[in-house]
Amino acid sequence: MSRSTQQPRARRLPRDVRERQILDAAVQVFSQHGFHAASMDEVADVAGVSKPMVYTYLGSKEDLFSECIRREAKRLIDAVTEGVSTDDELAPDMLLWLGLRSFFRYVGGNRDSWTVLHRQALSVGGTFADEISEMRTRSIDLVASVVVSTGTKQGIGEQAEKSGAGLAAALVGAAESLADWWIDHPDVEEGTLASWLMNLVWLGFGDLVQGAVWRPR
Amino acid sequence: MSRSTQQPRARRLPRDVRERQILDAAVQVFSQHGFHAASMDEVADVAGVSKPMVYTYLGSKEDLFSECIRREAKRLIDAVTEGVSTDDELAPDMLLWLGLRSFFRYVGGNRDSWTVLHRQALSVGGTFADEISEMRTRSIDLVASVVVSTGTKQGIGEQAEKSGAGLAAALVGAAESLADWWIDHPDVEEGTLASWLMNLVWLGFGDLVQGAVWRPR
DNA sequence: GCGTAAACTTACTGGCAAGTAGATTCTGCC
DNA sequence: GGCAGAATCTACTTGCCAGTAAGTTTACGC
Repeated sequence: MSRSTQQPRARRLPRDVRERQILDAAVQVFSQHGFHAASMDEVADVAGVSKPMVYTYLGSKEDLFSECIRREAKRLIDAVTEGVSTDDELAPDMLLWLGLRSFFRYVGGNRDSWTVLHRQALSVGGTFADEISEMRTRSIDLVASVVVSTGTKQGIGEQAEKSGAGLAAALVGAAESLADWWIDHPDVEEGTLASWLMNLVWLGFGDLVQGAVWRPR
Repeated sequence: MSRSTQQPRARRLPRDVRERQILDAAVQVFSQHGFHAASMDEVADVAGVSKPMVYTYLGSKEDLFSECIRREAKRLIDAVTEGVSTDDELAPDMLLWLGLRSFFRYVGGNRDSWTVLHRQALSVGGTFADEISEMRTRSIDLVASVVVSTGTKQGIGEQAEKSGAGLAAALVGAAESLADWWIDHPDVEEGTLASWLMNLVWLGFGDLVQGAVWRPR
């Protein structure tokens, strides 16, 4: 681990290529050390570029982090969106299944990205928290609409609608935490994670939309 | 918010009292800014004490953070343990219900504590991650034992045992994330959160231990 | 070939925050 | 009342790191 420069230091590349390299490096460094512990020197180093380039192209440290969040959030959302888009209309459970698989597949293939989005962005707060929160809200709304639509189709949506948002938040949270857990236990397949959640959650949803409720005795 | 010193600056207190004050201040400051962005000056300031006291009593910044984690983790675990301990034997779902309520009650009454334990400790990594991870593992094992025992009692534990740990991880994760979500949406009652999770999860567990499985079609 | 703009660098400044040296002020006890 | 030691402070040093000034090299159009 004595090597510090990672990229082969290609010379005179056009701006957009360098910008991408720098962002890639930044995601990696931020995911390893977190926002505050990460140094711009290391980002520049990993990108194979000198520090003023980073500032010239991407602005301040906050700007850089913000841009990382934005780019990675978009990639994640695009991946999931693409994963659930098909020609035919899908049953809600299959929709959820596809969404979960896409999500875990993305996290598995882009662990740095997920770490930055979830673990790091949460702990910085401020402006970033808003962007993360927005992404999360979008996910929750999407899931909630699946839950509620399931209930509505069966004509018993009242119960589902009442707790729909909360259940969706819990589900999204479960998925997020399972993804975190996966970062530390990578020896599980992505489909397994998705099916754990489906089994935990779908059977629960199924009962719920049919009016079953658990109550303390 | 122009005041910086918070404690009334009582003089000549015995060491253990000061230590507690400093730890309280540290939890608050770390939860607000995170490990790296927090300054020892602010901790000292909030504790109503000068900086060398902090170093004399609690050691380096890492030592201080570590001690915060240890103390708060113990408080949380004690709270939940006490919440589920009764004289009579409880049904597994009631056990889970009581555990969830205790957990959310603690988080509700000690938001700084939870923030430090979950959001901040996760993002620092290293030694702290291990302590957190251990706390988490204990929780998961506890939950898993409830799930598996439910299945075993009904003589159909195979399915539950196979995915028990995964389901438990997902449930613990869901609870953690719901707690995080609650930090940003405090206008929900603690019992409501717990019942969302019970409804989401227990009905699912119930089906599972009776052999129902969701499969993609 | 040559000039100009874009790509890129070295080498600095300034400030903040971790950690400490050493002096000082109380308090309880003989 | 005076002294031992615990409690506490002021005022530093030190090192790191965000951000920048000012210069140097190369590609490419004409």
